[in-house]
Amino acid sequence: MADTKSTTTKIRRDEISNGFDAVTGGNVGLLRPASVKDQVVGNGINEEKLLQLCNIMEANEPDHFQQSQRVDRSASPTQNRGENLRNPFGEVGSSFFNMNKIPVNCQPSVGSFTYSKLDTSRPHLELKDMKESLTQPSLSITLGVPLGTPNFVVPCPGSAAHEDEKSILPFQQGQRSRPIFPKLIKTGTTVNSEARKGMAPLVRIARPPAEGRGKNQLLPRYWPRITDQELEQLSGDLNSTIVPLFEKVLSASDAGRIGRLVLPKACAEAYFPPISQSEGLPVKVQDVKGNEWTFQFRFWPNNNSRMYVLEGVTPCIQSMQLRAGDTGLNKVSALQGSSPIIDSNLLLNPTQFNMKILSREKFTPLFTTYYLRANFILIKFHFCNAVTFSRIDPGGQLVMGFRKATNSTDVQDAKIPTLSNGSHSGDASFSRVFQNLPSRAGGDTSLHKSENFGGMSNHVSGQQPILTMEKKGARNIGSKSKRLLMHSEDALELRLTWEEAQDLLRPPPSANPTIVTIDDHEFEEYDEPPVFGKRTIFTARPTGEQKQWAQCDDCSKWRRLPVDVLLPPKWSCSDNVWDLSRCTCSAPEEISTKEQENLLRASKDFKKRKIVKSQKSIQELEPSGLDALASAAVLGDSIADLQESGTTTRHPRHRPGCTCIVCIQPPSGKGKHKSTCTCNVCLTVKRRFKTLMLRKKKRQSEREVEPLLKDRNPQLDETGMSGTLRGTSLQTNYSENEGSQSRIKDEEAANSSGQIDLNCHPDREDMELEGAGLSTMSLVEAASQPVDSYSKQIGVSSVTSEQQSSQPSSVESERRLSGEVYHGSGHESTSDGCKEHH
DNA sequence: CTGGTGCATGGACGA
DNA sequence: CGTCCATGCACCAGG
Repeated sequence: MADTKSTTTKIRRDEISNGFDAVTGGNVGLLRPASVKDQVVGNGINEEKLLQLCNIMEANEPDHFQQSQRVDRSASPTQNRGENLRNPFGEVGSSFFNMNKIPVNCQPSVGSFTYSKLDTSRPHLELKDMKESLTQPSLSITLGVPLGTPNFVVPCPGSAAHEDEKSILPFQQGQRSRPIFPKLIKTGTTVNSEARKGMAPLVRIARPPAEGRGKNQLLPRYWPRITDQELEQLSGDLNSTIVPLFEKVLSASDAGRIGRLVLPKACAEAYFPPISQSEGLPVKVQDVKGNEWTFQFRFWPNNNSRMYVLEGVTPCIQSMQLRAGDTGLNKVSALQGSSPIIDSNLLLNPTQFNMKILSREKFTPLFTTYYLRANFILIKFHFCNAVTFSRIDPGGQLVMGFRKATNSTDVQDAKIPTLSNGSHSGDASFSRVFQNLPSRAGGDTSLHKSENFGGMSNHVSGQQPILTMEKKGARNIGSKSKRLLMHSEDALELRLTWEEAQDLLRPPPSANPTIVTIDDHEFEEYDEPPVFGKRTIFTARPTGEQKQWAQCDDCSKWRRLPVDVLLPPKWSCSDNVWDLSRCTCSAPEEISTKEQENLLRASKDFKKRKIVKSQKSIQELEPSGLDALASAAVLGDSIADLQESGTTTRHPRHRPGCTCIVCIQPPSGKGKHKSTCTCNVCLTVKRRFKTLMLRKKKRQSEREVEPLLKDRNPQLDETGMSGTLRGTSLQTNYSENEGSQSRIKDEEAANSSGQIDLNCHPDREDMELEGAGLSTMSLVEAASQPVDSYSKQIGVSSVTSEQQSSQPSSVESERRLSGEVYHGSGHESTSDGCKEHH
């Protein structure tokens, strides 16, 4: 029923829609994470995009409360310390890409402030609220926070008394909240109060419950979030008062088919009619569209307490198109060794994609944001769907709304006046990811106002990407945690935006990761938020000597910098304190013309590739979010190849459940196919093998020649890479894997031969040969015989000689082969191939 | 056998 | 350490 689509588009996208159907002014407690710390404008980046990115970042910060506790540590540009990776081969690369080994801080640099309207009607509550608000952590606002970023923590007194009314009519109460919400700035920290005031209406506020009851005062997590603007508009439209009561993030159980919505005890006792019998009472609730639902409000005895639930909510939940707002990282573990994506959920294979947890922000059990790094990609997961309960006064009608995680950019934009400010925190970029979602479960990313309830606003059910994980401490959260599931749509969004993040992210000032184990896979988790800085380019020589190059914003000259330097968003020659002889724009460039060209070309290629990727991403959204996600997860290689290869007839990634000939075969498919078999599968395997051999050969030859080339020209052009590939290489400038370069080249070689290989492990140089699990007889055979022998057998003779010399072992190669086939991007046989074997 | 109901359990979180 | 609550599961009723 409550179809989000039907609602009108909301003005502010950054806001998290709130689910108040009803209107009224209630108290206001606003929470806004201001997350900007180190904003930087990369030289090759579109400033507008950056702005958007930054804005988004801020906008997305959903939660808040706990987040605010964190102190902004990355605000200072000086903190930026990039660990630059070295590029042994002297390739040009964006510094950003070096992140692979860089400890990136991802702590939410955001400081959040909440402000709420003061309601004198309940002084006692105010005091309490105030107290709590003040104790809320959200003080830190980063330097880069744009004015107007409303991160105020202001005590919000409950606006209406509730207890009394409870006994009378459920939800009925005579108190109204004031239409005007004076906001208090909790802390004056670097915040422009004036600006904030102006922004306030646009900010989604976590409002302390209107009628918080003393001891049972609701936890911040249950505070409804609604913007002042919304409240004002709603109240005005309805000519009544809407009292936001509480909000609850849907759990899997809540959104499941059981039809039971667990109500927080405090909320149930505060806003629902008192019940003494377990059976409870039927409660009528109106949804945002005006539909009336009757739920059974009851409780179960539980540990000498009560567990309150609303029964029969399934129809309503479904009508609002809500679904559990949590995500499941546990899925990740399930992916290990298999496709990075499973089902409709976004799953990243930490092993294959080198996904690491960079940091985590915890807000509530279901509001935890995890920053993950999959190769070059930094991903922020934050999903949250919530239902909100409000009361319309007079009358006490209970209204159930929903809020889907959405981010508004408008507010954000306003907040971020300029990039020059520098220091936007990394999360901004992450948040950006979510901005581009084409559509959410609810179908809307904006708040709608006027359609429901005669122009009442509503809510939004929010679904935000969230990866919840557990605490630090190296605990195995894999299969136990069910909160890390990311929907493919959200993943798609990531895909559309990861590039921006790439350009901006910088190593954190300092980072000592905590190791978190997820199903036996260790993830590095950082407490620090990512830092953004000016994009630079790194070059390195075989000797290990690295150079970092940055372009002056004023004169566009390239200046060499220490490799461990992180630049602010705006940087010019005058800021070049490392080379006083070139600290003015008039100073000649140190870099040679040719080198400069190479740098520029590399940069250009990269950008070009990004554009292509973006376009492709959009096109691919429809068909499969899974692949998109995979692409997003695999930077540099898979994605680039995928997108630039155009459509192919290749088999989609193999996933659990795939019934193609490859997947259905047992690991030891020996005997299924003869060596002379010419079925698609076998042909594919052969082709793959050939590709591998070619790569191997290529790599070897390159290794031999590289030193020489490096000395002459840091560019990779000489290696015969295509522009596109060069772009890829830029991204794959890992520092942690010395062999990455070789790998890249191998892949390039494969690509150049018409083969697209998405199976290469992004991080491991010898990935090609390290697959796990075999699926075809060909592979098995390969494992049991000398490589050259196999090559001959399958008709790959051209590479025989090389493989022998480079082949670590036949078994190893076998494993690799199998791995690749399994992940199958190169497996072109689709239905036909399968049929052949059936 | 399936689905609904009520309760129990244990992890997560707050005090 | 106590409380909350998400979820699992046993039990029961109906088909």
